[in-house]
Amino acid sequence: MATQGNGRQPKYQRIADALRNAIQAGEYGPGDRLPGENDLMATYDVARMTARQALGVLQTEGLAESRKGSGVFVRDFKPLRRRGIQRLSHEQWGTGRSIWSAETEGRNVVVDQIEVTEAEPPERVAGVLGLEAGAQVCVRNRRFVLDEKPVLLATSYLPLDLVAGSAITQRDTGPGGIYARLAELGHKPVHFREEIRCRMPSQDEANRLSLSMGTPVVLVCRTAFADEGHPVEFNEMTLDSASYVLEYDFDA
Amino acid sequence: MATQGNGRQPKYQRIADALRNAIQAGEYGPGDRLPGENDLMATYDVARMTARQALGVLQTEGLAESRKGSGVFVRDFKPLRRRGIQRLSHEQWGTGRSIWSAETEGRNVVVDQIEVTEAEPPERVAGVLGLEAGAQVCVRNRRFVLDEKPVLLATSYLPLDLVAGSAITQRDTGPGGIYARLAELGHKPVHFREEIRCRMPSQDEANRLSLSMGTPVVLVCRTAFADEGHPVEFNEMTLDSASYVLEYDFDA
DNA sequence: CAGTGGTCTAGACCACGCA
DNA sequence: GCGTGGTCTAGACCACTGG
Repeated sequence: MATQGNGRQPKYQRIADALRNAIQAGEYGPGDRLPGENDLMATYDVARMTARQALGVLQTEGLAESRKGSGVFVRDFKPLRRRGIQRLSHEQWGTGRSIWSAETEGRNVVVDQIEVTEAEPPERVAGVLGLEAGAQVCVRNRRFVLDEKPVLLATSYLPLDLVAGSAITQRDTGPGGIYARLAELGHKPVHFREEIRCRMPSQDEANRLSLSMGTPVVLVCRTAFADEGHPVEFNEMTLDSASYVLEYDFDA
Repeated sequence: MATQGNGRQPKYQRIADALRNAIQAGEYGPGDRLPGENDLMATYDVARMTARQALGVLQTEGLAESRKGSGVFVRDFKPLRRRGIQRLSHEQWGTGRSIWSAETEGRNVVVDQIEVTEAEPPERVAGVLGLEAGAQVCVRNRRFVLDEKPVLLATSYLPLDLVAGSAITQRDTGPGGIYARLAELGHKPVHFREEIRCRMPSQDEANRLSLSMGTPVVLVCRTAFADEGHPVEFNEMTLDSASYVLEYDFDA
């Protein structure tokens, strides 16, 4: 009496498919409530766990999110556009503007959970920055919250012998941010490399970004180089993939 | 007697945490078999479903993958490096080399499931390409398989009035690929825009890329522009996020 | 064939949200 | 307080893998 009684695929998949189609067909729009476990049990004549599994599929796919005590809802997707190349042009930070200002025009940005420490860097960071064993770095950790929603975690590593005593080691780095300060110190960033990965979040990342199930994160690892290819900053960012589209514009 | 008997968090989370820590500590390396459902039931004195949930967490996180009838195994992560900007320089396709050749040096690449059709494009594509209603496009659909593992799905859209009759409408586009042919037709691509998103795969994408649970996909949408900003190609790519690192190098 | 994960049932108690 | 999802148990049969 168990298992796939009728069709080929598992019951929970058939139910998930039906719901997915209904969503794609527009029967349920962003923010709408989907039929709950009890509805599905009745409609499809299955056990609670099977209905749960079906709803779980949609959450894992990132199409829906559950709210405890309330229901399962169709998710929305309205990302920020992050222009990878233009945003790092001199004109941005050279004039005291934040790199963020272009993409957050008229929205409520809060920088949160700022932590500035000095420590020995992890090995991969030391490697990228070309540091010798035992060298210290300034570690700047922070979270960006946009309209109440955390969207980005960032950790910057800067060689301490370059930045010690500057505003970079303070919580507030002043107008134009880190890059303006580096320029004043004679280490103006002239070249950048960004590496992009994507994976599911760790527990900690999911918490700090308030991610619902089925939301991957994008990792952007940026290395900033000063003249003659000296790396001066390594920045590891963790982005909520539902909040971002990355854009790179370049010539052939 | 049910629910979180001892600690604060759910049992399955505690079990998952223990396994995750063991993996991170190196007790289980890539490819190693994890304790199975039966082991966990005995070790932690829980029901089968609870052990399953714990293993499910690790799979959703992309740390482990299950093989039916065999066990649950620690996943590996050895991505390809895709240099977004250099790979599209003239030198690549201008000399008849494939854009792929740089990143697949000495490996076994197969292009698979090639489909070339002519059709009206989806609205978003027509918009990007600046086409009028009713205009047709050449649609090139294909899959790239690297060392037996499918890693990339790509769908290119090209305005049919630009490419009709050329090798672009054939399965084999000849040396240098689409871009070399476009150049011959007087529509040499000189500028590119790539947009990057990340989300969980659809059922179909998961199948075509043989993705295991908990593996997101990266979407790369590239628009190629000829002189004076005319868009000549829109290419939607779906990448296995476990197979790729994207890299963008640029000056300030 | 024995062991594995995959699916499923039919119960149960809990914490949370909202009216 | 009632309905929601979240967790859990103790069974069961299936399909697949591997020796």
